[in-house]
Amino acid sequence: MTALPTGEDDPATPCPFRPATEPANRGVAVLLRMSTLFLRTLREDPADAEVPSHKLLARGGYVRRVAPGVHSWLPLGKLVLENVASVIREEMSRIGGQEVLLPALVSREYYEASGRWTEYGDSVFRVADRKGAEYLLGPTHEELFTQLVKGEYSSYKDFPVILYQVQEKFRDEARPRAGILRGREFHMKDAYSFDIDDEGLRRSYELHRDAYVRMFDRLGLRYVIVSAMSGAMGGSASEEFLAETPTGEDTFVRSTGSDYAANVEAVRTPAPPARPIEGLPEAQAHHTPETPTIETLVDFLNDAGLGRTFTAADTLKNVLVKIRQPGEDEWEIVGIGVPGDRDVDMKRLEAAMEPAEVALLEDEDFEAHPFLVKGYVGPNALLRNKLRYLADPRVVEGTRWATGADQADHHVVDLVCGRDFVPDGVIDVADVRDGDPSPEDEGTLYTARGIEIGHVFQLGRKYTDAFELDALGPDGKPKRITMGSYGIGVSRVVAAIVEQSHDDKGIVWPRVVAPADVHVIGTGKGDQVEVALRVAGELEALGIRVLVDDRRNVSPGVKFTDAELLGVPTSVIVGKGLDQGVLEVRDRASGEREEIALDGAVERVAAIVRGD
RNA sequence: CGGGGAGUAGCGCAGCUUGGUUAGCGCGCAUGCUUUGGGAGCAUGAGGCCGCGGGUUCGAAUCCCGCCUCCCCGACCA
Repeated sequence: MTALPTGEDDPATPCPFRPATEPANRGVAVLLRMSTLFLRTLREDPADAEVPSHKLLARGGYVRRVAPGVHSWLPLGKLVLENVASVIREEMSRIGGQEVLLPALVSREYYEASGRWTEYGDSVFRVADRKGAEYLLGPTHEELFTQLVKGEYSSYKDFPVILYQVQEKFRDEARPRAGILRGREFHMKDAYSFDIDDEGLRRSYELHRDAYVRMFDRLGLRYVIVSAMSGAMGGSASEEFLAETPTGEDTFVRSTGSDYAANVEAVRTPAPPARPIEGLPEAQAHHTPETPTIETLVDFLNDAGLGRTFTAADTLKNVLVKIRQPGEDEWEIVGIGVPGDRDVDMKRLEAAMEPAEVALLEDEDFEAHPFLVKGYVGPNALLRNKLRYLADPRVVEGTRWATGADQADHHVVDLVCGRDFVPDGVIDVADVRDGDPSPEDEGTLYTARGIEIGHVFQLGRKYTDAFELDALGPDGKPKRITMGSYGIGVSRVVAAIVEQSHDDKGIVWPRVVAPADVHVIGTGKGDQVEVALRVAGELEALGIRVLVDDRRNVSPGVKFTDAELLGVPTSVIVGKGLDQGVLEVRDRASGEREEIALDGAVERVAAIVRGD
């Protein structure tokens, strides 16, 4: 007698109200049968796939591309996606988050009120209804959440509150790529905290940060937490969770000496100690014809017989930029001094100047300021002409530099900081290199790559100001609410897991997110498939999620290869050993094999699934 | 938006330089027989707007012009 493969009438089937910490599809009592599953695996990589997650998710029949940056999730993919979302939901519940679902289609007025209708620019999808009224497809939902809370809550006693949703988000990315990793439509968990004061916001932020740590730990991801600069969302404290993978789009730095990790934008260069000025030679200007670049200057100085050797690091490169504060028309010219062996990192510069706009000087700017001699700019031309001059942290008192003498074809050597010039301030925007000293320990920095999978963010009052979200305090006076926002790219997490957990044969799912706990394979010319279905049904009855390969006329090699590609953590093979009453259990991650007796096999497999 | 590549069957590709029968190969799919522990064999078969539009020519997947789309590398983001 073969057990009912669906387990539908089996009283042992767990009830659908699953306990926390279980994958979403545990106990749903739907046996996944390969013979009928809507699944087609591909033998070859899709031509447009570049990164492992894209190749494997496509080949494994988890997703299919529909349009650039737009994908469909097929049955197995949907299960994985839901399992990831399920872990996230559980941890959100644990910190008191309440799930809601807001529309993705949002009318223009909300984003006008916050200023993001224009701020977001081209990266948001805009649509119009038949009457011409404008909408956008939500890229994130600070506006609607703020408005939602404003409509319901009005007393300090109502706060704090944490609301979140798991929803498709839309961004018209300039360049979608890497399959699921960076789509134009993607699944995101976005959470928002509302607090009565800064102290509350800090607490809510910590709650989310801790929840994220638990989520990503449970999801089996290797990740780092780096401090991030606030982007278009405006605000202060902010950290990013980056899943470490060579294919990641975000560069960050790590230290050889500790767990220190930071965004390139956030790296702080340690300043060397100041040195005594006494005894240093006088600054001397030299005629240095045709030396507009650092390289030509260094070569010239070394051939000039000055009695010492210069390197690019002994020169001071002065880069001129102009910045414009938001809402202003006027540009301010600012000089930035960095050691000549380094360039100004535009990303770091933009982050440092935020929210001001930054641009390099154009020819007409030089024409408008004749004292700026292109290629020969020194600190003093700027300082004398009341332009701000900001210097790299390495430019400390007592350091001496070869730099521009503010007239064509002339440089000055031994220009001493603190004696011959005093910068208006410090700016840390030079490029960061492998081997630079770590700011927090004895080690040196090196760059690594990661995928941003989560972001926690103390937003502050940008949106509550825009929508005038107040609560009446105990003193009867209105108090402006302060917000945090916390995102996780749910679909991106799926891809990040694959990036971190695969081999040359296919995906290796962590059990929490796997589409099934056990892949039962029936192969052979006898009644292996029948037995496989029976074993699968019995496992299912124990609440174990099973994928069973009950396809007939499919050779064993195909089934094994598919199983490895699909990546279910444990396989049970009902094959040639069946005549001797023996099944084989394989571990996808380690490749270990174990023979077990058919008698008691279900219990043994169940024990393995539960962690021995 | 700047730079590079590609559009031919569901998927992966050849054919194009040098125009010429019915556009081909592998995988997949269908039917039958055989096969069943590592992507099976044989046989038969279905499946094409050769990206779109125009042009040259007796004749265009192939040559010319225009357009569209997609992918990859750089500036933005979960």
